[in-house]
Amino acid sequence: MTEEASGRRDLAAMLGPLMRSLIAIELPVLEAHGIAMWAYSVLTALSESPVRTQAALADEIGADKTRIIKILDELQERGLITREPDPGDRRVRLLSVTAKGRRLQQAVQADIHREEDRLLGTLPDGERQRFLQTIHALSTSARGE
Amino acid sequence: MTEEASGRRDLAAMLGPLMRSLIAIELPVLEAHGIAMWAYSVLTALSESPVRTQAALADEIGADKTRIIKILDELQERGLITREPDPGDRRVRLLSVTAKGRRLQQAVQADIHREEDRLLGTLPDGERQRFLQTIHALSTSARGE
DNA sequence: TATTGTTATACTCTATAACTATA
DNA sequence: TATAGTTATAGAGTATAACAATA
Repeated sequence: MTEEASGRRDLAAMLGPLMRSLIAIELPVLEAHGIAMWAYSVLTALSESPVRTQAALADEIGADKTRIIKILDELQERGLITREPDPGDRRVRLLSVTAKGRRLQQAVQADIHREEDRLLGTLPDGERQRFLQTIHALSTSARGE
Repeated sequence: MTEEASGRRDLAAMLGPLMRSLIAIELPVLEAHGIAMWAYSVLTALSESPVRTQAALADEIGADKTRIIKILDELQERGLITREPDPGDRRVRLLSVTAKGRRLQQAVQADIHREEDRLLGTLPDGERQRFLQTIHALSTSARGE
C-alpha cells in the first residue's frame, strides 16, 4: 500500500509526473518537426485565433512578453506567422499564422495526439472521454485567476 | 467558439495552466508554513514511506540527486527528517521523516487540499471523484517511463 | 572498479528594469 | 504621460562533470 491515511495525494504531486511524461513524449516529436516547444505553443495559440498584441499572446500561453520576442522573430523569419504593425495604432503588432505555419502545427499536433492516445489507452473506454472533458473544463476555469 | 477543427487540444496545453494555478495556490500556503516547495515534496515522499538512498528519493520526486542535497541539509537541521548512514553500507543514507516533520507535512497538506477543493468545487459532484481517480491512475502509470 | 553522496562549474531559463517608438 | 514592443542585465533554477568516501 503506497497510500496514506491523509486521504488523497496533492493534485500537483499527481499532475507533475504526468506533465513530465507528456513533455518527454512531445520533445522528440517537436524535434523531428524542427520546432521548439514554446514556438509550437505560439503556433497553436495563433492557429486557434489571431491575436492583436504580443503581450496578449504571451499572456495567453502563460509566458512573458519579453520571452516570446525571439520566438516570434524566428517564426516570422521562417514564414510560419505574420507580424504586421496595426495601421490604426502602429505600436501594436497584428499576429496570425500563415498557411505554412498552420500545416506545420497540424502535422505536429497529429503526431502528439497519436502519442498521447497511447498513454490514455490505459484508461477504461468511457473514462477517457470524460477525463478529457473534465481537464478542459478545469483548465479553462483555471485561466480566470 | 474557441475550439478548432483539429478535434481536441493538447493535453500538455490544458494541464499547463492547471499546474500554474495549483502552484499559485500552493505557494502562499507553503510560505505561511515556512517551507519551500521542493522541501515539501521531499517531506511528502518520506511521509509515504522511508527511502534507502538519496538518489532513490530524488528519482521519486522527479528531481536530481545533486539538487536535493541542500534541501535535505535544511530539513535535517530543522529536525524534520532523519538522515543516517546505513550501518550495512556506509555509503548510503537512510532517510525518514520525524514526528515533527510529519506533523508539518500534514498541516500543510490539509491547507493545500482545502484550497484545491475550492478549485474542484466547480465540477459536478460525481465527476470530481472520478477525476481524482483517473489522475491518480494516469500519474502512477506515467511514472513507469 | 563501481557506487553513493558531495561539490564546483557552466548553462539555460526567467524576471526586472531600462530604452524606443508611437500615441 | 502612457502604452507596445524591444533590449540588456541580473538572478534563479538546473544539468554536467569532477571529486571523496566506501564497497
